[in-house]
Amino acid sequence: MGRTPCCDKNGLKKGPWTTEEDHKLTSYIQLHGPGNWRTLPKNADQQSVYAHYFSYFSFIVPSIIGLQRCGKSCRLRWTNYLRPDIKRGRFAFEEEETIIQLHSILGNKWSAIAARLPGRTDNEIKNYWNTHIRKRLLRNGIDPVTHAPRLDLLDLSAILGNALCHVNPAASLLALLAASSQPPPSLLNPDLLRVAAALASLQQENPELYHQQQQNLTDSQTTPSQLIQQQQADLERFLELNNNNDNNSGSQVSGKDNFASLPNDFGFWNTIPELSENCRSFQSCGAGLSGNNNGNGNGADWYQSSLISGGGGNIGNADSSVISTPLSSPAQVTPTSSNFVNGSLSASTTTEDERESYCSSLLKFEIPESLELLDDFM
DNA sequence: AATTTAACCAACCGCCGAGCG
DNA sequence: GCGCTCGGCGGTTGGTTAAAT
Repeated sequence: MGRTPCCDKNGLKKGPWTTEEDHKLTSYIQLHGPGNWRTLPKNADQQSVYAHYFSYFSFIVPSIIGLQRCGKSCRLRWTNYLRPDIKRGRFAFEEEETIIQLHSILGNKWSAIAARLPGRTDNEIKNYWNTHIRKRLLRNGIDPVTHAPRLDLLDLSAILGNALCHVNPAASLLALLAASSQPPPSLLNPDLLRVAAALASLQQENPELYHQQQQNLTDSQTTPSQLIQQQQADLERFLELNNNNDNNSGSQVSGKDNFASLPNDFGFWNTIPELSENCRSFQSCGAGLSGNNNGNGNGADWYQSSLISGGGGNIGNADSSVISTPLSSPAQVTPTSSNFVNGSLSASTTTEDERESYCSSLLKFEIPESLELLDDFM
């Protein structure tokens, strides 16, 4: 047969540990080392017998009077609380940064994350994630599971709605996309890109339908999210139509592949240097748009950079080859906070609110500035 | 001052892979 | 090889404290 049961659960204490119990457990582990959790409570109890008979040795053998705890409970208490190398207290900004980065790669592998954060336990990190980081990400429109921006929730909606009502919608969308600066293909919302591409092509190839679109866009009753849905529906129609045309003309390029050639369809593409560079980066992203949208790998890095180090929103950053910005890259960070030290926020002085406002500002992609540029162009 | 609500976090629960007998 | 437990892990709960009403 197998091993004997770990412990008889009857009569074992549960709930919060007392300082006395902590002392017993710590003393035992200091003498015998951690491990063998199954026999630990029993041994600790045996130890208490010796301590009772040889009370004058109590300075060597602590006065353990029995630990009515399951071995599992002892292990948990030791690993999560009593271990001497545990670092208690508030998480530093760098630690938080590391957690987010690792979580974007490893997911909820708390032990794996903890292994890379000396002095922090998986339980502590998990709790901190659930009570602080996760909530903040949600508030900032980031999906804490995929680490992908939730476009439907961003301030982008308002900006988009406003822009679409007053200027060329296709150009607005493209400016919006360009303004987000080197997003990796895996993190871009392909639907949004397709909407932009379709609107632009529509303008050229089907002015009537395009006019109809504009009418929809200027309808003040339409919310931005409805707008996108509408446009997606129209887009599907358009792509279908386009597909048919392609088939009829014998073209190898399907409607859904049109994005790859998108930049060439825009006269204004190269008139603004900053935009043109970003648009080229979008062109290079085109091939990836049909791929997965899971937000892992480089995508996570890019998002990470946007959230923590300020990689996003810099329209002047035109190197399309650099999709993933290294974490804490000072060159990418907008040093708006007085606490900004060496490319990162000062760990000791950064408050929760400051962190949040800092992250929030980074997540807004600095759209207004980009639109100003666009307005100048218009 | 009393009550309610929210936030925090230690501890428990249940599952799974590895290993023992 | 099988059945069983251990140890580790992630998810969840519930008690405590702080803040809001």
